[in-house]
Amino acid sequence: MPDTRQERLREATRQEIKAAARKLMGEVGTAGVSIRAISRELGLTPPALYHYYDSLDALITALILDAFNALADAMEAARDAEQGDSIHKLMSVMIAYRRWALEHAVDFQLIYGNPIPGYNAPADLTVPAAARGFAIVVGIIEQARRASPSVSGAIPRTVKTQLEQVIQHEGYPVSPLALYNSVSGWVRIHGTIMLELYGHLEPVVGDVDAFYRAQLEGMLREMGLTD
Amino acid sequence: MPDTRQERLREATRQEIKAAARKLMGEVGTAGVSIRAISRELGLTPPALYHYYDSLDALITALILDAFNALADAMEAARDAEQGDSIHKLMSVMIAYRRWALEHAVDFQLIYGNPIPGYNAPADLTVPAAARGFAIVVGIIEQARRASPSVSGAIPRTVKTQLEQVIQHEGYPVSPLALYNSVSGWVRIHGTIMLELYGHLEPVVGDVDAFYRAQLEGMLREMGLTD
DNA sequence: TGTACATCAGTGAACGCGCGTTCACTGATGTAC
DNA sequence: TGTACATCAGTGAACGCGCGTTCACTGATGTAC
Repeated sequence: MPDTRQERLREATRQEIKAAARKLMGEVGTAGVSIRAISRELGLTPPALYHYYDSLDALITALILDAFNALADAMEAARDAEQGDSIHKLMSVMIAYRRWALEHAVDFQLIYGNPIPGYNAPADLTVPAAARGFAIVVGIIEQARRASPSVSGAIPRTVKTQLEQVIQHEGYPVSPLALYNSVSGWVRIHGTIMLELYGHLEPVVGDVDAFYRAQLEGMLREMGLTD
Repeated sequence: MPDTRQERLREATRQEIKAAARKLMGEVGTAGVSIRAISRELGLTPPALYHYYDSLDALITALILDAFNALADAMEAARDAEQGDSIHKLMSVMIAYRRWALEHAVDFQLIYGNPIPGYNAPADLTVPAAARGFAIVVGIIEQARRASPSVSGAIPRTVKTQLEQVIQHEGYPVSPLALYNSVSGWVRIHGTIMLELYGHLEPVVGDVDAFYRAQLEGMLREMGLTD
């Protein structure tokens, strides 16, 4: 990867294009983004963008990968900044997850919302990117599990079998219970954020911050991990 | 509301239009629906549809209201068909909720997924429609609460205040705790379904049915309502 | 330092397309007498 | 039962629009000698 002045300018323009695309998605929805609108935003002609991305689909894929990675970066940063034990780390990571989702609502919709008509995500790229953030949570929960091991944790039999296969297949040194806890926590957090993002939560609970924190505490209690 | 032969034919065509729209959304995404594609599907010319809906937006609104109502109908039917106590009723309703979402994935995306570019939902129509299904759950949980009352149930202070205001404002004879439990349950269920719908869950847990049931049981345990 | 050439960002015109909506119309069906 | 009229579903043409992508091009920047 050459790092000439040219290359850096190219990369800078690529970033500008993505920034314009994100801005547009914010105004008009993830499905409303278009090459022509982006070029208008940047004061370029539409064909100019083809020097930077092969097609609209390629651009969308880049946006998706960026989003997954930025989210995972935010989670890692929260984990590493937290001084406390794994339980505190878990809380911090989950709070960072929500914060990122709210501050980058469009990117979050892009990766976890409705598919864009006519666009097909290349799974070989998006799946590993998506797994990064998830792996961070699993890792922390695994650590917390080791610190306070005893918990019944009834995993449905069929689910446990699958979890074990996933663990083996990924070569991932983690217990089925930690993985199960992670998924269980994820669905809660994800539901809360999704509903909040679309404005369904605030009218009912008011203080969504506090509600979210209570969800996290309930999650920890259910896992048998408590402060 | 006249019920002449003419009126019935008109209504039948309206249903056909909505059915075609749903089919299209399934093929091309909620954001991809168009008057012209629907008319093609039905073997009509595009202007003909304007005899039935004033605009594309009006049609989308009708689809959204239909979806909210169909979901609420499914939940009501599950509640009324269940012979057991309120806890069993709650389980049945939640299972019906997921089943409906999976069987009508597009409608579910339409009401709980990304907004459609250029479309603005008229809140005065959609909010009451959305509330119907939610009220069913709240009602059942309120009943269950009365049957097994003692539970600490720490609701964050600010959230409790807001819940009380909502209850008063709606003139809804329900305890803050029942409402809080409903929202807490909802975010879990919603997260599970959303992730399942977009294919994020099945690869990890395999047997999503069993996973979902386990989530419901965890939810009941957390509420202090157990079989 | 100066010249010849290659690279490549960006332009402008054009393509073929699908879109929502309007308009004046046709022709069948239903209603009033 | 028959005629005159109103209603209204559906048509066909047209509008102005934005879209992704292609192509041949210009002109500035960077490289080799």
